[in-house]
Amino acid sequence: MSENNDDHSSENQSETELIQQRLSKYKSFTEHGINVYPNQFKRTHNILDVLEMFNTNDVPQNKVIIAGRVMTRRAMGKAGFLNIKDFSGQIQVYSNNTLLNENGYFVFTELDIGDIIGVSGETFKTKTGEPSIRVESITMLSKNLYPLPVVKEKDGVRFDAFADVEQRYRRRYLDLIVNPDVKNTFVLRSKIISEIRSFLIGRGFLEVETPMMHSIASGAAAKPFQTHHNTLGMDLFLRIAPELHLKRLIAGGFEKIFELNRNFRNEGISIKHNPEFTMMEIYQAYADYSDMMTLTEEIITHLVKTVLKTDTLTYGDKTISLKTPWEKKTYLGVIEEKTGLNFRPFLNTNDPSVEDAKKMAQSIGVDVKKCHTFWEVVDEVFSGKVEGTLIQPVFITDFPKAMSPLAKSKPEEHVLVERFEPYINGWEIGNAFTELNDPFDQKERFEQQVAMKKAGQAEVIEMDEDFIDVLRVGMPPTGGLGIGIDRLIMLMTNSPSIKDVILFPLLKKKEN
RNA sequence: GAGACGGUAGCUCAGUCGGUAGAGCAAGUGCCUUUUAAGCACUGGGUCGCGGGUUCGAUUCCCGCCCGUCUCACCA
Repeated sequence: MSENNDDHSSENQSETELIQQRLSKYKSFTEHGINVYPNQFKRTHNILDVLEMFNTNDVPQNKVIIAGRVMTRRAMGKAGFLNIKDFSGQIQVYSNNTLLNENGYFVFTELDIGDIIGVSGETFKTKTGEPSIRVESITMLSKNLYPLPVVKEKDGVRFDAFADVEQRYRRRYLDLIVNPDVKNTFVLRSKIISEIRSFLIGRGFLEVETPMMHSIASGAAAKPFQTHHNTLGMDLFLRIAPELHLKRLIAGGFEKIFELNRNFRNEGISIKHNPEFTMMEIYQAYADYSDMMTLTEEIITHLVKTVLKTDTLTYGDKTISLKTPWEKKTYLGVIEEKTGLNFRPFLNTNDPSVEDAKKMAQSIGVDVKKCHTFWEVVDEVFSGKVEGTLIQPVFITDFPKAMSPLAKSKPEEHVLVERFEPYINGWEIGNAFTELNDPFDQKERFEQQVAMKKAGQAEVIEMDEDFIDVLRVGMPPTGGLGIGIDRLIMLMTNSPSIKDVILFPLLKKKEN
């Protein structure tokens, strides 16, 4: 598409017939002195405005100027109908050879589906009662050279949908033009995110931005993407979590902050995982995990109420009630409830035996071949047998300390921490704790992580010495909460795959 | 990373028990001035994902590869 050739109508001999035809139309417009890529076009209304005129007046006769993409054409002799779509909606327009001047009529007859045009005319209703515009002038705004997938619809049934999933993701712009549900999902996504921001800002939280590039990839247990800064000669990682930087800000005197932005994890892609995903983390000084629990309920019920106008979610064939208060169950308690396995007696054992845990897990058919530590086995039981059953909202609380290196111990039971994860629809949609602010304890926990890595555990939370220094300076008692925004949006938009809520999900580069 | 399934016209799909392919929509031409999946008639459009092998002949059978979907693994 970038030859030094002024004759764009013959750019590429190998183009298909359809594209050749469009190019020759482009040429013929140009020969008629029509600029098909003008700089400017002023609308008086968007299409929804025009449609609303028909609500207040049965047959309005208003002069309007609208613009949009031609979605369908129905030509009859020297007259015809088009459907034009802008962001707000779609409307039918009518014209003929007497309404239009010579150039206008030429454009009208030569138009293609996919062209972007501006039209002006008067609103009216056709014989069949369809709100329409009688067009007196047409302006070409952008010529469609690569044909759109054509989707037609009758009585709510869609014909020849643009359904190839791979093409939909690779060419999302076509997906958005042609599949209205896709556009709606991303409009909802935007509303959800802006509602989260205004909710938190209304509660006195400050939105902050911390680095995406870290010299130590810590704050979570995950594989990072690596990159390199040339002038500094320094390897860097894309962040896997903003946690440790946000706590630095709490130590610095910020008391209510949040960050809503991307994390990057160099791991498998699945229906629930994209390598870059949107995470929100909230930190509040002088609060603890029970405050975060209340906040979680408030945020999510508020979102569902304001954006979806309901307190009940439908996901696939499941119905989820968000009525508060949500249930609370302890981690080990819910494991026992769902599997009959009681791991509590091991809490007070200094070095519980992996083999004991494996025997228990295997007794209920959990595959634990890859587990290296006692608590990995327990977590395998949880994720294999418990998670998927947590459909209605529930807070899973009081995780074992060994699994939670950044959370503060419970004062009355040091082997457990003040931590919870909210589950909805069988998905972990967040993670929260009373933040560990004791530098001695934090250092030990990091060291345990390092030891676990040596023992063979694949992913641990990396040691960050500088963060220990932060805690030595002193961080107030703090509650922290993370919410996985993509999964929340999947839930709220009834989307089966994370790719349906990310505009441009990561796909392999297509060679040919 | 493993398995199952898929990739045929711009889109949605059919088909070829091995003899280089069809439909609808879209496109082109003609007719048609209130249609709406507009209609009628005619026409064009395909390296059947890519590369090998078997065969007189492969889009079809075999092998490898690429891309995707799903499941599993990984990912608290």
